[in-house]
Amino acid sequence: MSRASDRAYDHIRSMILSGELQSGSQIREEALAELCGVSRTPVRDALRRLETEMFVRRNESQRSFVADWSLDDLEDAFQLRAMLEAHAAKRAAARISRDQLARMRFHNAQLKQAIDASRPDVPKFLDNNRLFHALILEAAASERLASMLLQVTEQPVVLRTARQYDLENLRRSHHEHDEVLIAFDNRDGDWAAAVMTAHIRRAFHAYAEAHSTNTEIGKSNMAA
Amino acid sequence: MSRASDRAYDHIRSMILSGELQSGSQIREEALAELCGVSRTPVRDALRRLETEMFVRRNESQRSFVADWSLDDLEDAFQLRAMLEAHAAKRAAARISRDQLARMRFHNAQLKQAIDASRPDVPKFLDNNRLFHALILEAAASERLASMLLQVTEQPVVLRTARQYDLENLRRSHHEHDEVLIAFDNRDGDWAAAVMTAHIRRAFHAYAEAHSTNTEIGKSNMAA
DNA sequence: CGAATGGTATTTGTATACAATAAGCTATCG
DNA sequence: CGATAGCTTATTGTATACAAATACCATTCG
Repeated sequence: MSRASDRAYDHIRSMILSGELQSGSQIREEALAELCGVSRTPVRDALRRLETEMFVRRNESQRSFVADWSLDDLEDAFQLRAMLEAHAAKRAAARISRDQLARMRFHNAQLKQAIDASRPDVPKFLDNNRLFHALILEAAASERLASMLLQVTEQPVVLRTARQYDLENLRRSHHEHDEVLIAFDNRDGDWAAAVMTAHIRRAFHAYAEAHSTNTEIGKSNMAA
Repeated sequence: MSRASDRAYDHIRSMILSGELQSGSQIREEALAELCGVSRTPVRDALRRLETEMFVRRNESQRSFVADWSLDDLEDAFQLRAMLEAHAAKRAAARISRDQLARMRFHNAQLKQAIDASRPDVPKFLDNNRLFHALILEAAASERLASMLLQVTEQPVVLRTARQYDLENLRRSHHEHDEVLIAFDNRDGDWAAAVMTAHIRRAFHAYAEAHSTNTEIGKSNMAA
């Protein structure tokens, strides 16, 4: 992470997420290089990565622009995510080890603690939520699937909506995780997949509903 | 395509597919640069692309290696492909235009001609097969889905098996395409998805069966 | 004899200069 | 007045030199 291209990547990515670089605006390699304090070479590297992750888009003559994301994009990303996470859950049900299951239980318990505290500890929730889902992916044992899922969870549209939560949604997430665990205990891949689909789709609709009364992006509920 | 980095990409990719660069072997940027007749800069560019496409893998200290693919990888890729193509078919059923449908029919007819000829015209079959599937993807109208599908169809494991065919499998493909078209006519997304899943999985098993009696990769049946 | 250490060679990462290409602008012609 | 050809500027692409990191090997020390 000390390599210049990684710093450039992180810097540009966070500038996009924060809105410092406006959606749709052109970005020039040299300007970014100055902003990041590196030369164009690592910036080009970073831009290529951000392009495959759909943070950046290039026109036919190779100019780069900050991608702009619509609500359709969000639904699209969530639909794919639901499908992929369900698939992961199904595969995981057939492959997961005792140890992995134990670790999943641990993270779901931690996540419950974060909610049950007098004031919900959202960062703690998010962290354990992330680890819970990561363990499913690990148990699913498909590198390709993992890289695809990364593509739809690390989308700007998703990340920018994953900031605020209401308690009700956090609790539901916890219970849905519990149900996934029971499905795993029973090695019931179809059950696990169905719960996971519902889990992701609920998260999407929680967002969409909040969004319909609040057009500002990034102020919505979305925990999966 | 006249840019040096594109030439490097094509060159390296074809060297990997042809086996000229052996699976698992390390590849050095400078050596590739000489082979491609360009400098290291565009080679690095090409390697990054090939890495995201899983043609090339890098170890923890950034050395690059030609990826090696197992039968498990093949099944994995096909499983994901079946899921994604089914999803595409379902979306397409709800969105496809008259014109797109007409073009799909045309390509399926051409594909039939290629089989019915006294000697099957495999390249013609493949071309129209590709265009048929591309139209579904176009009608599905999801850029993300398209890029993911590319990731599993452009895999070395898949490409190296997509060379030889038997007539029986070609005919089945044609009929399955016909059924997809009928499902589209009826705007029945679930039907279209089911047919597509079967279509891809049949292709996989045709390969797997052939492979079990012929361990040499690249000499098998697989048309989807 | 095995492990740790240091030096050397190999390989990748970065900066920079220059080349190629595309965009924008101005002047000219229909 | 509108379109377009040609020039100018802006931007990306490539080559190359050098810096940094890593691997490889030999040697020494426990």
